[in-house]
Amino acid sequence: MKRRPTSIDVAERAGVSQSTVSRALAGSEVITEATRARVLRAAEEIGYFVDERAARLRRGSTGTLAVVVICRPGESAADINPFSYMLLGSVCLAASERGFETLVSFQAREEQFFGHYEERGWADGLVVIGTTTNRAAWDYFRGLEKAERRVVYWGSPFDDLEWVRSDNRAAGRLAVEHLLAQGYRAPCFLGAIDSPQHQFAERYEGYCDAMRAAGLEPCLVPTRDGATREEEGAAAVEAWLDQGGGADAIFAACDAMALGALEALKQRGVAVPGEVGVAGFDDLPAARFAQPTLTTIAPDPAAAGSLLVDALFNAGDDAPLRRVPVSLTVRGSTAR
Amino acid sequence: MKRRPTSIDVAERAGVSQSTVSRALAGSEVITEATRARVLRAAEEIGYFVDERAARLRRGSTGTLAVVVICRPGESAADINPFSYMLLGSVCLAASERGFETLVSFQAREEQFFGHYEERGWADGLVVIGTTTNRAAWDYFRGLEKAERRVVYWGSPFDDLEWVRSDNRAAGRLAVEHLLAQGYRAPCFLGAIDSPQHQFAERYEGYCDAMRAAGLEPCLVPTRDGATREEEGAAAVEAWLDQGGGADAIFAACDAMALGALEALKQRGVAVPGEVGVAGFDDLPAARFAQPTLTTIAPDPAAAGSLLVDALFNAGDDAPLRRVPVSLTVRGSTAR
DNA sequence: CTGAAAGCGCTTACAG
DNA sequence: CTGAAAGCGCTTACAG
Repeated sequence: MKRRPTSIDVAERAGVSQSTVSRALAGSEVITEATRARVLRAAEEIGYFVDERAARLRRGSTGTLAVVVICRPGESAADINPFSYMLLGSVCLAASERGFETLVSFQAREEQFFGHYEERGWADGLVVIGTTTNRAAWDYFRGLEKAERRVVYWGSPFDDLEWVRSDNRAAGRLAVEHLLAQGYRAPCFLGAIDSPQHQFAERYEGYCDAMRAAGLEPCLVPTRDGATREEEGAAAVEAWLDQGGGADAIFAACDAMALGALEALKQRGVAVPGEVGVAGFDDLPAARFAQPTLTTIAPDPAAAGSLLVDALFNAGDDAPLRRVPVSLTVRGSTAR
Repeated sequence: MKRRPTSIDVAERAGVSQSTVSRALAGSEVITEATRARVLRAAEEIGYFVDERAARLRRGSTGTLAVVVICRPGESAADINPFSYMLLGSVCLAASERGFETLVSFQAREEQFFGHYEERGWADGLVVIGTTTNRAAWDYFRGLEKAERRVVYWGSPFDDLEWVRSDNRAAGRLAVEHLLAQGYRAPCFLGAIDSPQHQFAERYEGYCDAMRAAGLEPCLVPTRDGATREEEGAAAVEAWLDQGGGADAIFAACDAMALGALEALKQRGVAVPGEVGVAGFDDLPAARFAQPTLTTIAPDPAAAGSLLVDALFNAGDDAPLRRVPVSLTVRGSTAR
């Protein structure tokens, strides 16, 4: 047989109807085990596989999940954020565990933006992994009418989109509790709380909660827009030192800022972790290699994938979990 | 209109036949511009998108490329090799540039192995990104009859499978030329040349070529199987030092071995890059953070994706390019 | 428990 | 340049 075998070929060989082949292969309860065995054998013998194009057309659903990773224009595969890759892997793994295939797309430029996977019969739902920095992408995806579309976002700056996020408040609390346990007396928060990156503000809130719970006054070292997060962190720390400092520990809104802070402190001859402790958020690969190595808090990537996929398909449930648990990794920058 | 609009709905609204809608939307040359404009407008107005399930069923092809990333059993998203992720991104980007969607799957355990994407009508071809270490996966994929299947492999230990690889010989030559240019006089090769990781032997051959071209005698410091590549590298360097050393530079078959070598040299008080220069292959993230930072050679990830996709669809062409160009990154470990 | 028949929504020869 | 008709290969009511 030269052409691709069809279910009719299997039916003939097994001596049953096409309907029976379909039911047997789909695992229908109604089929006799003897019949099923005959069908499976015939299918195996002629190398038959169900053609999913036809099956999906008839069935209506696709068994596929689309995943869009938003990048910055001009970024090559090597430039893409390692955390985005991890999240992608995590979503694919979670989808696979639930029996879904994953259609993956990296989107950077305006002309590439595309979210109509359901309309095209490509997928039953969409997970968007974003970085706040590509504003045009967020505008595009926000513009997709939500009605009749299953979609969930990671990293959305918009609260009105269906999102899954790190438990940022817990992160803020964890940081403070750790710093106090290490003997620091006055941890400050380094970051911008009015940033479109709303999650920074959430971390700040958690920080404030824990400070007040410990009877301490929150203290904000504000950053301002810079070319990179590192520079923002470094500049803010320098300004803070110029004003006389005052805190003995820093919880930075993200690792990149924390790394910048580390750099600035080193420049100014402030000992870390001796005089000042530093903690960040993200667990970037660079955190492991900084000098001193950087204490940090990060979401569990495996949990992130599961929550994203579950949020997509349990949207009807009351209170689907949307906060990814975070955990603390203690390293040199707070080890005194 | 509550139900999903079809091409018949568009036809009615534009006052043309279903055939014309199909042709207009597919960009057929034969359609009048005026007609096409009417059709496009009607489609836009009712929010119509071509149902790809039906289109593909009728057309026969899928416009999709399957990508399988082989992992190790038990690996979570966070454990997967960053280079595999980069390669995945690179393949997706290259596929997208050529108008293909990408169906991505991470496969680790024996029960999960699956390569019948074409038979299922899921894809027109398959790219497998492997790591030599998952032998069971290679056995599975090697077992898929090659006939009638479009498939190309990265990292295959088997030469009889359709592969794309780094230009390993060029890497060996580059390493030697760089080391000699830095004033080293006797570079040796650190690695196992009979490893199932055939690419190590290729790097050794390139090394030998360049050594002989410079009138020097190749010198192999052999590694033996260890728990990790780092340990293999460290153990081999220690054994070599015990025997009196003799070389003044090391080109290691991979960065992990080079990092182990760096560690062993530090233990023994041998100065790098002063007394001995060290270069590796891969450009692992850790190479940037080693002490001293590690000079290394690596394939261009963007090129890798392009070559993989092209190898898939130009299999008929004579001499498709299958060697990914490599480049040298000079860092501290050879900077003297 | 199994079969005959309809139909999912397209694309593409075949006519004109 | 456009239309009427067939058919891609399944799944699923509907009968029996």
